[in-house]
Amino acid sequence: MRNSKPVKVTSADELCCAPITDTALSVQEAADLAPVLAALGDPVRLRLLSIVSAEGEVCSCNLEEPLAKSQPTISHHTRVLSEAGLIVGEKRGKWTWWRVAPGRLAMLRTLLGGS
Amino acid sequence: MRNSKPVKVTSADELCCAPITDTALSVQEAADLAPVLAALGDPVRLRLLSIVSAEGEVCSCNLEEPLAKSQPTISHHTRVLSEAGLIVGEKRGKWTWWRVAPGRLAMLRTLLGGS
DNA sequence: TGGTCGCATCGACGTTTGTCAATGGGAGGT
DNA sequence: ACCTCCCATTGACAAACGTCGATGCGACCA
Repeated sequence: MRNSKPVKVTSADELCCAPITDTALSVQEAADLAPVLAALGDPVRLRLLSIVSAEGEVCSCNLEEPLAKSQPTISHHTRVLSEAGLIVGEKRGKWTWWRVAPGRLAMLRTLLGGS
Repeated sequence: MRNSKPVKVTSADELCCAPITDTALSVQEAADLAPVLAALGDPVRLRLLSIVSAEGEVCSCNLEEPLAKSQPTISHHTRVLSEAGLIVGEKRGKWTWWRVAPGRLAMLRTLLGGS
């Protein structure tokens, strides 16, 4: 897949994870984490992720309609989400299938502290 | 406080909360939630929140130094975070004290699904 | 009353972002 | 070989964003 390539994606757990309730984030940690949360800070991407998440596995061609955006725009958003390590794409035959990346959302939950 | 005023802040629990793992978000829900996550999508604000969160209560004047930003910039970021319902400010005497808003982070954790 | 201090607001700036039409490139089918 | 389909990339443009100097406003103190 030509898409996400420079993805030095700092695998799921490579990113810090001490809840922000406990200790303040370092400049480096914040710089690493912000893009992940920023990726979730767009309504289209939020819905895209929720569709993939609820559906389990979704083809790009099945996203264009529910999101009501052009094909390049969909491609742009899947790229942002995959570079944030939130979804992973697999090219099978003619279609690209997207799934939620394991661990990443859990990492965010831990970051947000609480129980 | 002159700050957060148009805060139709959709109180902590007013926002949807079905985990995205379960069902896809509606356009409305995504539009409501995205700004909250976008508020976390900036490294300065992430550190600001983590400082307030770890410290318990912080005066604006004590943020300027660790964040290494100008006073107007700090004011801008506290405003964004408070309009997102993530922190609340109380003006006591000459200073404004910031605390994490109860419930909001928990709501996000629920949204991100999982256990 | 006048002065100082903390913070919000304004105005301006360069940068980033979301969007789409147009184009390209690879995989399948005929 | 050709054509079709899916998707990535490019280029362009308006809107939104992060930043800071300058200014304003209210609260405290002398």
